[in-house]
Amino acid sequence: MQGLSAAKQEIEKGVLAKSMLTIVGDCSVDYLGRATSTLAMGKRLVLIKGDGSVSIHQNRLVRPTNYMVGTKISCELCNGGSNLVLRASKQRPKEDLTIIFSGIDDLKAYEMEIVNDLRLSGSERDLNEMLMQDLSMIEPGLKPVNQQQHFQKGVCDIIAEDREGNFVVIELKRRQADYAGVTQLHRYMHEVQKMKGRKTRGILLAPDIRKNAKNLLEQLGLEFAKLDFELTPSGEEKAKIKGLERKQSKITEHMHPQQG
Amino acid sequence: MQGLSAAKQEIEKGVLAKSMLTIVGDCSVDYLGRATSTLAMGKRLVLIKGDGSVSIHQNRLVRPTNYMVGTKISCELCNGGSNLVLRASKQRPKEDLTIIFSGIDDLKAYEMEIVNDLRLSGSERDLNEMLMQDLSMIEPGLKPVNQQQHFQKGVCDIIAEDREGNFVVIELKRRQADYAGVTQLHRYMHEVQKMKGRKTRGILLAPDIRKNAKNLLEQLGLEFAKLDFELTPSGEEKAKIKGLERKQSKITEHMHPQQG
DNA sequence: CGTGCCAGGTGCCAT
DNA sequence: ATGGCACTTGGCACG
Repeated sequence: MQGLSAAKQEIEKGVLAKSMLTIVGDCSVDYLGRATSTLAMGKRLVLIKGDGSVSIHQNRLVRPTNYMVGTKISCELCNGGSNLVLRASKQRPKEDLTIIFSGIDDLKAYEMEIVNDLRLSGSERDLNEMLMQDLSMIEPGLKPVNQQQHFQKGVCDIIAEDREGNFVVIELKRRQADYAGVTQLHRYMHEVQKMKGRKTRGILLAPDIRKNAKNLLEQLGLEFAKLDFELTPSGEEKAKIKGLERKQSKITEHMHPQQG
Repeated sequence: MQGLSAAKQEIEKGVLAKSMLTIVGDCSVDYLGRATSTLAMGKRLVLIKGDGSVSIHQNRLVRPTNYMVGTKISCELCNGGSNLVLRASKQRPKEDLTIIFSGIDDLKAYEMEIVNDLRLSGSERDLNEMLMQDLSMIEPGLKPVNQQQHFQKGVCDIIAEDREGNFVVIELKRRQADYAGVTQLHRYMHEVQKMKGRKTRGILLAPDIRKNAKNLLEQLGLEFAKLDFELTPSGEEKAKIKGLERKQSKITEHMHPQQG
């Protein structure tokens, strides 16, 4: 247990130095912003980071119960020094987080660089780049036209051209595809078809697809192809695409029936 | 700075007691699971919670750079005691997180209940319940039929009946509506229309809607209504609906044109 | 257990 | 700033 007055000074100093601050103590929390929330008095961990992020953690889940990013932080003693009030606020959207400490068990400031070191592989971006190296694994004769092309209505993962000169729009998902993926692909396929004025196919490329999403996909005249990839354990190389299997014979005639 | 051997014992004891553990020290991190990632040696905060959640925080952002939920945690000394290796693993999906400490600055175990106290208001669920009290604010004569009805293809927020005996499917969004909201509503409207075999309208109810999403909505013959609500500051009452404005004259004839 | 979807989503990137 | 979207999305509720 430590004095709230000393804590106030420590916090102010740490915030100024952009240190990482961990505060464990009894506190109540009020949030008013995009929603409102209250947390009754209880013991929690408050984490303040050098970029102004604040998060309040209970002893469960990875997500904080309350949080705010890019805040201005202030700190004051109340009730004759029996409470320490920590305020984090932000404009646009207007948000306010108020943490009232009745007691602090522990407070630490750690000097820590504000960096982002994480090297992650196996993301959709990785898979996209790998596929662009060799689209023939999706279908013989498929040639790349563009990737990550921005349309009015969204970003199209891959555009290609098949042996018959049709445009092929490919939407890639790193995990089981759902409704959203299907409707995305549908939008892009129509966009490309309209722009290019040529017959355009749409292929959803994913390790799997939800059953209902598959139904919708087929109703919309789109195709699904199963993508198998494996992650390289050490991360020094990007993910490897193991195989690719067509789950559906190519649909040569598209009817574009009603979504439903 | 503290001995790694003592740290190992502290961690094992804390994990067993389901305490909240904070460990600050120099570590490298490897993750292998749904993706792979590596984090070179550097100072970070490792947070272990009573429910088996593990997260590694850098001095920026609210989200941890690495994390895992519901893990089994083990701990061992390596390289003749110069490294402490913390392993968190999980089956289904198989995931492994390996944290190698070269030094620990600080390690604390806090006894903390595993509870969820948060009382949040202004969620979609709140708004939904409020609307059900009085659907006439959306449109005079609108009567409730059902809410949160589960279909094969999803959950329909509100089903109502208008003065003319049409079914009205309402999809509610607490923030600016996007493509996903429009396609959701479209799915439900068709589902209801098919089930009930009666003319069915679809209304997207949100504070705002993205311009492109609005275009799609209109092409699909759906309606949009602007929802204004305000949050009650103290949280003792749920959010209050301030007003509701029709941005579009009622479409009496639905053409259901092609999406895109 | 899978399916669907909300979330104060967060965070990233491109226009 | 806004838009569009991926995310090791997380977390929940319901079948």
